[in-house]
Amino acid sequence: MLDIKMIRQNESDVKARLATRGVKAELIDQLLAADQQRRDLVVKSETLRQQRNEVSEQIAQAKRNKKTADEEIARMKQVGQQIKQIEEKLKEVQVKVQDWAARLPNLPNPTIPVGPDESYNVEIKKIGTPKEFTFKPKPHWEIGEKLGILDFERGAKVSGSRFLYYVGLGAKLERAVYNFMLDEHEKEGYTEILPPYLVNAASMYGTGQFPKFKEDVFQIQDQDLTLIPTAEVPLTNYYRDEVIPTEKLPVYFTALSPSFRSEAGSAGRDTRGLIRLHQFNKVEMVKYCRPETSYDELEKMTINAGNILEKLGLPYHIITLSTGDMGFSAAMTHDLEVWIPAQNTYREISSCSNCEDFQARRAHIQYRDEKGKLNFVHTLNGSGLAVGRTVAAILENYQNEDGTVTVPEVLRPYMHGVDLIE
RNA sequence: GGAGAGUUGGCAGAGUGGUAAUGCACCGGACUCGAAAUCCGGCGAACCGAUUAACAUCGGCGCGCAGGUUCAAAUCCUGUACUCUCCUCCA
Repeated sequence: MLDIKMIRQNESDVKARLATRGVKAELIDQLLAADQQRRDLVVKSETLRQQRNEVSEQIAQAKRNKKTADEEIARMKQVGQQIKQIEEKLKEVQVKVQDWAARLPNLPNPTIPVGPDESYNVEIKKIGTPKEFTFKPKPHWEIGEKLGILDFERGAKVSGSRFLYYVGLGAKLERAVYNFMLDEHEKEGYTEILPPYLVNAASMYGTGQFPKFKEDVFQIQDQDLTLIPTAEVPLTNYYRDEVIPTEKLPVYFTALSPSFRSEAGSAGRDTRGLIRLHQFNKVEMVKYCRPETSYDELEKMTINAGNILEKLGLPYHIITLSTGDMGFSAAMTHDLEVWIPAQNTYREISSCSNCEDFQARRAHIQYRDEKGKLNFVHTLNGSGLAVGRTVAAILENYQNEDGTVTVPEVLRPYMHGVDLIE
């Protein structure tokens, strides 16, 4: 959520920067007009309330002195009606202002590339070289099905498309991967969390999924519960409506959780394999920090995610998302994309974002500065990493011509010494 | 799922219709070489608005949340969330 006062005071700058994210200037105009209307109504109602408070005091006095105050009471009855009318209108306007403001995305950091879509993203670093195969590399779903470790057919039977079973060494590989990730993050100072997987609407609002992106998630019917689309939601809402003791900052959290996404609007894309599922495991990183350190923290987080890929021996590159490709709450996002041989391209496996105070303002997450003044923290989140996609990358990058898959060195301890899936 | 109790400032804790006691903590001052103790004064979150360059001042709001009754609600009514205890159920 952007600060309305800030928008008011920096109208043209806000318009220009949000325009790079596809927000029309008229929307801002509408918002500010409604806000002006709101403030006018506030003045009106508060003036009347003040009057009522004063007269009520007189009435109380009169009663104490056993005098009548019928005339005042009658007058205040009138005033009460007026207040009621004005405040009904005020409430309407307030809801409108709130709703519009809640649908504005974060201001992009001025240094990121400006452009309408992903073609404007900029590669900032490339690590590892894609392996030259002496044979035609197979897609991971073929490898997995042949080895009997991924079962998409039964996933479809039991649940539907975009669901699967991991079987035997497949399940073990998945578990090895996320245990490895959690251990690595713990070494970097992240506290391991096991969060709830169902959250209420206030939490979804806090991180920015609601109100705008309700169609992307699974909600429980007739209950205020939503299956988390990412552990970012429970991790970032952990401190919702709280003041974090300053000495605790920065806070580093990591968690493994399933992520549930409806994938509405992605029909026909990545219909096979582990790339796009309704349920997938992800190890998430979340940070809360002081505003002045958030960009350093973003760099560190991106490195933390990258280190996992490096240790797994998977080639990847880091890109900075353009204004048009960035998520709603982010001010700056670095994506890590891993090499997928069968597609001969890099695919997103992590997304690390600095949301600055955008989520903190929505979720009321604060700290006290040196002067004791309350201030919003900055929040960051990043995948470290998407587990299913990591498994896909391992299967493809470590496949052998005979259909077996070599287990990356660092995972062998987690696989009870298994070094080859056959 | 059933029954009961609770939710008030950073903490503790009064207040059952007249506009939030008190204590601790905190801030300032006095005393002191300094500190403690003591005394005096101040301060009760956050939020919104008006005026302001800002500090500040004034006002609104504010007793878990949302409604209602009333000239006036922490207090009465309705709904609801959460916490605790007991029962039931269950892993």
